[in-house]
Amino acid sequence: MFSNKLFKKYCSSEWMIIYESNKQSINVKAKERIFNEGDPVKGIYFIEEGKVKVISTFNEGDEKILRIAGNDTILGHRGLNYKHYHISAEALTDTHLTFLPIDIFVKIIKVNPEMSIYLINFLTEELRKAEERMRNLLILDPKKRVALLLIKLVDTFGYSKSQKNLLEYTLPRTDMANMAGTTYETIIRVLSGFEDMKLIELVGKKIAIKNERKLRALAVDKKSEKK
Amino acid sequence: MFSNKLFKKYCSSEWMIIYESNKQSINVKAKERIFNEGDPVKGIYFIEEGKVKVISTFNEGDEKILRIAGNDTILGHRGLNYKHYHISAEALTDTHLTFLPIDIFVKIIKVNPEMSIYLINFLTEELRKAEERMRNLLILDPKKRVALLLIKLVDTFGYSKSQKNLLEYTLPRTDMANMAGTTYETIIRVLSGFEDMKLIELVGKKIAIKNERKLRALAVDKKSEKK
DNA sequence: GTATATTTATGATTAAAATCATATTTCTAT
DNA sequence: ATAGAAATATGATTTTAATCATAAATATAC
Repeated sequence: MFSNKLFKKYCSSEWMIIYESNKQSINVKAKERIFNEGDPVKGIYFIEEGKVKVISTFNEGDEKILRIAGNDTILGHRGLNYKHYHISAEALTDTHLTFLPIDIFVKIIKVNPEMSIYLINFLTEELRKAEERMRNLLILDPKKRVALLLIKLVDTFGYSKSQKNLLEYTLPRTDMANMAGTTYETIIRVLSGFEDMKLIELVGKKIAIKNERKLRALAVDKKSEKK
Repeated sequence: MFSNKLFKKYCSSEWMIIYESNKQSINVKAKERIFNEGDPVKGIYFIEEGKVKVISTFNEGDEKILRIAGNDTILGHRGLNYKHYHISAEALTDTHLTFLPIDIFVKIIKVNPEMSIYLINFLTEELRKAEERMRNLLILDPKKRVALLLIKLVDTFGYSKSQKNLLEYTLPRTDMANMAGTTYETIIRVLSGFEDMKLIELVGKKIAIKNERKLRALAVDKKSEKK
């Protein structure tokens, strides 16, 4: 269990007790909301098992996926700065979370320097990833963004145990479009193009990766970057 | 002086002395590099006065501007996590910085919880801004991205003292294209379109904002967002 | 002060992806 | 099991911005 290990590692034992007595175990089913943009911040969430999409609503019903958070990551850390969440979090798979009230968490990081260093490192790494993605949106054309997204899905969800090369979890085409900053028609066309190139195979709605190496190479191909 | 105030506010007095005896004052001229991607991390920089562009190099000579950092912000905080900088920093204007060796800074945040909370808040806010920009790149078309960039230049640099409505600092068209994720030709066309719409006025290379309100409205216009 | 380089500007053409239209498949609820 | 809804797929058309070409204005170097 991630948060247990984390607090055990970076907190003094008396604070570990405080953590233990204040934490809550939360289970959400796939597609359930964990919290919504605008909700008052109650606390911080640790993803013990599962995948969560972090979304930003900008128009009634219209949402953009900012990132996918997986095992052993922190959710709702914006609550450290704000009274209300700026983003929503929705489970992609059945997810097990540990919840800790924000005031308890703030107290803990205030008196456990190692814990605050951990958090600083986590935030720094998130910032690096956000900037990397920003840079990719700036320089890559839709085809490459889709290739990169597929690679990201491999890295995040891995392959199915039952079927070799089949993505353990395939995002709906609309979500893929959302993340790649394009339309679902373009996603469909690019995917079928990749199938023609023998990079992937479309198995109904699911996607099997036939040539991960070539797909990766396509995504980061230096020679043909958007100007 | 930003870093002075910061350390005075959040550090105990004995650590304030350590800060005082380790800090270095650095002045760079416009267009000078502060550090380069790949350089070994030496320390953290506090911008006391000036504007700095943070860039990511991805191909020989080809760079993307990730953000513009202004007064009272921190630069090189990635050094907390990494041995080498992931980004480069270049002064846009003559800039005065305070430098602090990374090991000193790490020691300070480890024993001054208020300082680490400050840093956590700073990083959280940076993350929010990065995600906001990511979202804007995803949903806005080039015209709106340019409008938003102009607004950003107003907010970052303000107006000239000498000439009403004239941007204190105008980025070259190529830099604007870079930040808006488009080409310099498109920037030029969009700008001259904005001029026709009486939103701005082109004064040689410089830009005067004629109607900030309308420009702002155009950038965030909900009705016509990219799908 | 003049030549050269750089930046800004504009037009013509091309390429790419968005949009619109519609069909097919898959999922869901009853 | 079937109807209706949702998701996937594909073709035709339009729109948009990138690309290519060249000119004009500024800046810089000698």
